[in-house]
Amino acid sequence: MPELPEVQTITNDLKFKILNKKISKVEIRLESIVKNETQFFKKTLINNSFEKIERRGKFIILKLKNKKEYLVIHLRLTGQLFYQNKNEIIAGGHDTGENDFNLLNKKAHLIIYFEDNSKLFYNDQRQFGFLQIINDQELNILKKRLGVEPLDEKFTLKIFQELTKNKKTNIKAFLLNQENIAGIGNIYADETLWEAGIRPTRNLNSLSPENIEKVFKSIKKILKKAVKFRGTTFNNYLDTNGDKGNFSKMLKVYGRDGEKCAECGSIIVKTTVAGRGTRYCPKCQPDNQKTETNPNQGKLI
DNA sequence: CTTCTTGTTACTGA
DNA sequence: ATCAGTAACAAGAA
Repeated sequence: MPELPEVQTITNDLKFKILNKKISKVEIRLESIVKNETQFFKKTLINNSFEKIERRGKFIILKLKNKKEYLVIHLRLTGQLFYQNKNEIIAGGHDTGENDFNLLNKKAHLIIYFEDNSKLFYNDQRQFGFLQIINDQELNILKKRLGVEPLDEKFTLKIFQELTKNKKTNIKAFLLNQENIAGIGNIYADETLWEAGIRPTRNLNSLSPENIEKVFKSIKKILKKAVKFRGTTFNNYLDTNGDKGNFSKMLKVYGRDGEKCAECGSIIVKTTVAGRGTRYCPKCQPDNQKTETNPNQGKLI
């Protein structure tokens, strides 16, 4: 599941791979993943180039040079972007033993060709992701609907305290809501709350100021670390080179239900919170506010 | 075969 | 206004 660290990794890589390269051709094989009318989409891109690439929440925003328009990409659950420079072999699909490029070419739902013969492939197993050309106004609406950027310096403890004040939802649902903080998904919500020693079911109004501060610090710490390790590959995620994210090895609870907690050896539990599969350590993430029983408290790994 | 999974939105009911 | 819960979307894995 591409979340902030994965989308950031892709964005960073695209910056030095496709920036300012002239687009020569756009091939759409699955029309449903393009939100615009096909001809408009192609016409806007061809002979144009991307002059700025940024991430906002889980969106990749590519600013077009010739017009005041933007290509926005959301990968949702299983969207993948692969870049191929001329005829180089892409890493993904090692295990198949097949020619990786042929495989990619076969599976791609959309291909952007650049004038220097490099290509950008979009592939989406579940087909929930999308690409869309939008204008300035629509971009502003999109950005306004998203909450604060968690790795931005402007996201301070004070802002977090205000955000969480007077809210009655549980902490996990709060973290997943993109209108509060943009970019956290199921993996990093669970990992953040383990790091903070807070059970995902805890209601915001039951958290002490110390709890709030711990969650705040954990958000920054986990996301920064995950970006550094180029994201998490759990099922499907691969970067633009076709390589896996290395944060997978650092996961403490996500996908580790039934295994031992790295901190205390208790068995990691899986439940449903906010309609999502949720893993936590029953001992390190206690059910109540007695944080002094939490071995993680005050400690950052 | 059915059920589950996942991000996001839309909708319902409290 | 707020919040919880659920259906919908698609397709593969269990």
